[in-house]
Amino acid sequence: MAGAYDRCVIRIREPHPWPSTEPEAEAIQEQLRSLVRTDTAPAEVRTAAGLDVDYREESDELVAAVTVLDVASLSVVDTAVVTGKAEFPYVPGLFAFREAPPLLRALEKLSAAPDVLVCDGQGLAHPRRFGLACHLGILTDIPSIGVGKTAMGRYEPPGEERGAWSPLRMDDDIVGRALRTQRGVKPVFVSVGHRYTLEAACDLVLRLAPRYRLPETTRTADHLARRQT
DNA sequence: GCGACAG
DNA sequence: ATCTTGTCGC
Repeated sequence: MAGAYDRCVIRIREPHPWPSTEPEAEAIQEQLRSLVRTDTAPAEVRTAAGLDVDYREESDELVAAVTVLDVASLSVVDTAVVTGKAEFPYVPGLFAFREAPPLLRALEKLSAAPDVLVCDGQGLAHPRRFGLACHLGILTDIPSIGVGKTAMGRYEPPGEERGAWSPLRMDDDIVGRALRTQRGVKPVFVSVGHRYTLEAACDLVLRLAPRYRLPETTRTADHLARRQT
């Protein structure tokens, strides 16, 4: 997937070959992690993109879908779908090397860059602090956050009410939050990807999830990928 | 050695 | 991710 870099919506760094082995992939994560910025969030977030990949049959056929939502109305204003084949196995910690290439190809098809990427997975809540959301944020230079359905770190259950949260920890770091988006449902796991703050990320997720556990960005992207043939 | 391990 | 029944709630 060497071409992934020159297909980005916005390219910011020197291209390098896509890895074919796990040690190579880990080295790339270690190298890129220093570029992540978590000190500021966008002043205004008008549009938010949801990204999801759906897998087909037993093969490595996949469908990558991106939906862009108007944050105020939560209506879908743009979509992109791409089909392809997985070029990297699923390895916990190396998720981005499997899903980023088709997602970048889908992002390229959007008519305009969204204000934030809401990724289906982790950002800094990652063994090397460089999950999918960080990776996509760095490659596109678009602010990004990660919203995972399961945790990679340790956490105490947050309060039962919507908006309650507790720190998500890995080793000795606070890497994200377990955030309750609806009363009586399992929390989601929010972490920063790039050019965002944890506080603003949780704020955005709550705005995107007024009714269901998962943000509308994730839900619409998931539905779009799933309804493709 | 054993369990854990985003999607 | 996916395999899967019934069940609860809107």
